[in-house]
Amino acid sequence: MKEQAVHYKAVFGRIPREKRNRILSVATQEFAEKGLAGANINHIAETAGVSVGSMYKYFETKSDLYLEVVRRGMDLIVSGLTPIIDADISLEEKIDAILDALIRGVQDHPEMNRLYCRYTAEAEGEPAKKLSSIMETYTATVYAALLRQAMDEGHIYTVEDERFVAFCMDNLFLTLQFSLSRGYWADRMAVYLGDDIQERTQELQENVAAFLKRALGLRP
Amino acid sequence: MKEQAVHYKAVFGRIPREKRNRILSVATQEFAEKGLAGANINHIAETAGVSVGSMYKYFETKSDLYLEVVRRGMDLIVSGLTPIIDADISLEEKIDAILDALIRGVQDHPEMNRLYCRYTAEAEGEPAKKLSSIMETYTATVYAALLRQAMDEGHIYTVEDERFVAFCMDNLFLTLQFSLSRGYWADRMAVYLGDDIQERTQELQENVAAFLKRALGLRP
Amino acid sequence: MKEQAVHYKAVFGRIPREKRNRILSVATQEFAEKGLAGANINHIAETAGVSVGSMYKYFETKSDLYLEVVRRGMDLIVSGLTPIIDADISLEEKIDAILDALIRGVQDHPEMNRLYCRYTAEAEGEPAKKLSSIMETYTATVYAALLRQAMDEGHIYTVEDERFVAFCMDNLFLTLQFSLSRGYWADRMAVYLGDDIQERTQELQENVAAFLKRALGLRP
Amino acid sequence: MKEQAVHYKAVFGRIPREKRNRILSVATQEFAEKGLAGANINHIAETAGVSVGSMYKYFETKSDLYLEVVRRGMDLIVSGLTPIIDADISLEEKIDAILDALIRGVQDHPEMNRLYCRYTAEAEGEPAKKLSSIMETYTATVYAALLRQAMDEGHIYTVEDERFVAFCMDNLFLTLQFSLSRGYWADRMAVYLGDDIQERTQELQENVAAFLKRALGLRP
DNA sequence: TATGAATGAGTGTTCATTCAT
DNA sequence: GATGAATGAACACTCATTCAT
Repeated sequence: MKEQAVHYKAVFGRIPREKRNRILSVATQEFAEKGLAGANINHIAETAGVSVGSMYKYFETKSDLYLEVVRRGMDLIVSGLTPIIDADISLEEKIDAILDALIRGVQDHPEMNRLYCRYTAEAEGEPAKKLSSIMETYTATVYAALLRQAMDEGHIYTVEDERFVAFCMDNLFLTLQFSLSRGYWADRMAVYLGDDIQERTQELQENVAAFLKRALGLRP
Repeated sequence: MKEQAVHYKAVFGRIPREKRNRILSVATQEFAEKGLAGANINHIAETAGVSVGSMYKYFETKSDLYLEVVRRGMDLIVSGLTPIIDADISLEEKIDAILDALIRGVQDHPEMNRLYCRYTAEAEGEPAKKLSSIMETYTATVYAALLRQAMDEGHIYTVEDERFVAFCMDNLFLTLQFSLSRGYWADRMAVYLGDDIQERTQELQENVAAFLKRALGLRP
Repeated sequence: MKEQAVHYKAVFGRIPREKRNRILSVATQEFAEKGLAGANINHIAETAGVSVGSMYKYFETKSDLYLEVVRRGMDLIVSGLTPIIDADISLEEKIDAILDALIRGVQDHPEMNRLYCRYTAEAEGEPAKKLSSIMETYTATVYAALLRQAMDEGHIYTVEDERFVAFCMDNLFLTLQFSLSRGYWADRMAVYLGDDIQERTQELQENVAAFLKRALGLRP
Repeated sequence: MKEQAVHYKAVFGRIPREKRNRILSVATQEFAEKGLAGANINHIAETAGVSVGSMYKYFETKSDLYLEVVRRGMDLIVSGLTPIIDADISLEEKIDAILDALIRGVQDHPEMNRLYCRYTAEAEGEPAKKLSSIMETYTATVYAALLRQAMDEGHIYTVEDERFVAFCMDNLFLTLQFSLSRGYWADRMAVYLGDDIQERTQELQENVAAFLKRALGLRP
């Protein structure tokens, strides 16, 4: 993954880590709940116990704060993925590990997940587009490479262009991730799988894994 | 699908169809681009060539206009799906037809699609939640029924709970739909499949269909 | 009392009495509750079961409706007073009768009373000033005449200019009237005389009468 | 008089006294002239040379500004009354002093007086009721006490419940106060006492005092 | 004459951003 | 560097009034 430009001013990099995290955490919360347009920077400042003036010393605009916060979320996801991808285990094990990580990620950082979901819908037209594909460029590449290798080694039957397969696989990951938040995606999943599905993540994970493995043509 | 309550006042039902469509179309555009919080009802009114006062004679609040416009979009999607579901063709043919309809739908009503995408991210907390699952209740039911029948008739190998399979299948449909818009989802797809992917819908459709059919264990 | 110009258009005089009363009654209610600025003519029309268009056929402006409604209220009060003033009874009896009429008036037409109270505070600057002194010109004249006569006949000791006495007397009447409504005046009276004072009108009347009679120097 | 909660935000307490007074003065003017519903906060801000944004930093809502301004007026009246009530002079002298203070008060702060008048009519239903009886609780108590003492000491003949007497006395004060403003009350007084009555306050005061003292049974 | 849809100026309130201290 | 008061454009929503039918 190529290094991504940050969206804060130099000063922000110099303030105490604790304060920095407090600000970003509050902002994540607010943006996740209200979206870019609906969020209130004065409210974020107040909740984080920082003056508005300072906020504008740290970030050029509200959009920049938004971008920074989304970028952090993506970084977090990617950094959770990297060790799994690089591990010396089979594709099947990797898939299970990715699903594991994904579900745990949602449980550990629910607001980041909701923010990410927001972002995917808002990125259009908003000054946010810049961020697109930070993460995707990574996943697209490594997923495709994983699959290519598995094909070459004969672990999966699939014969088509591995990039399409990678795309579909990530689609399943992403929708699972979003469905584990609150809001529309969660409601929708509840319609499919029952109101208590959020408490049956084990079962959910197994079924998605089975579906995916069949689609990949993974030899059992 | 149970009949859904509308979100407009009686007067709106009595104005010329042409005017009604103009308003809804402009509103769809605005909401798709800016979201609920970012949209400007005065601007919608002006663009649609209607006075603000009239807008508020037609809709109680901005939210109601939003809801109505989303509801229309969902209706449209569902009504495109119904004949396919009910047709006397094989599951495999239905899947192809659904993908066909979905891709055509996006091309015919790009803004509705983008609005739907927005809505799935905003529905949380916003007064919009009410709408959730209009459509999903339909698709969840019929997809599961389709799969159940195909299993019973031995057309597909799959043995798990058909609701999980239906959920994954719809996830693939939904992500494909969103990816065919502009914005984040489109950019992301371009990272996976190349910048020209929007012009290679045929290839895209075939690959997704292949992935899905394998996942279902559809006998060729 | 000189004939007062009405504030409605000719048409209003020709519609059915029942409809006319309905409109005026609803308007009285609304103006009493919200004042001139706060009242909503569309709301009045709707509640009265009349179209807005018609309202503007009947009255030039909202102000005119307000004025008309206030004028009616004043007429009502004056017409309740006239027979008492003209009756062939002593001053003392007249005072008792006036207090009687006043209290009964408030009980029979509470909204009119509240409207009148509103009007006395709003009449300034508002286009309402025109009405001032319809009633006062009447009461000022007759009260002064009553007192003059009583003085001349030796029923009361008072020696000052009877007009000041009439003024003070009417002040007591007016404040009693307003205090028998809801709102500030009523709350204020409750502070003075207890929360249940509205149910002890007999006692209230007697005490005010006693106070007044002493002020007049009425021989017992 | 128990301490009354203020209706402004903390910031308002910190701005320069000059600015604070300017805002309150302009607001008093506007509310006195237009009432709560008719007043325009943007206009108040502009006239006071303050931004709208600031106004809303100082006061939560328009209603709060209104309440604060009324509260100030009441405070002012009460604080003018206190030294008179507490003075070591006879009841008769107190009455004269109160009338003096009242007339001077109206002349010094005409808008406050008009505002108070407005308030007594609007307090109903409006979110203003909370304020009712700040002042009345004070006057009701002290007037009654004054009269009680005068009765006990044999300075006045009156034998009824002193609270009714206090009520009637305050009614005379209040109506005199309102009549010395412009608007309906003033017009009404002019009808009783002549168009030049506002310039004959001496005469007015004497006559009202005489009326009142007779009503109290004050021994000359 | 009655209707009620249409208008659009106006108003309370919010909030991103600036800047003096 | 930090603060937080100040700004004013913007926006949701209202309502007196008009006018075509």
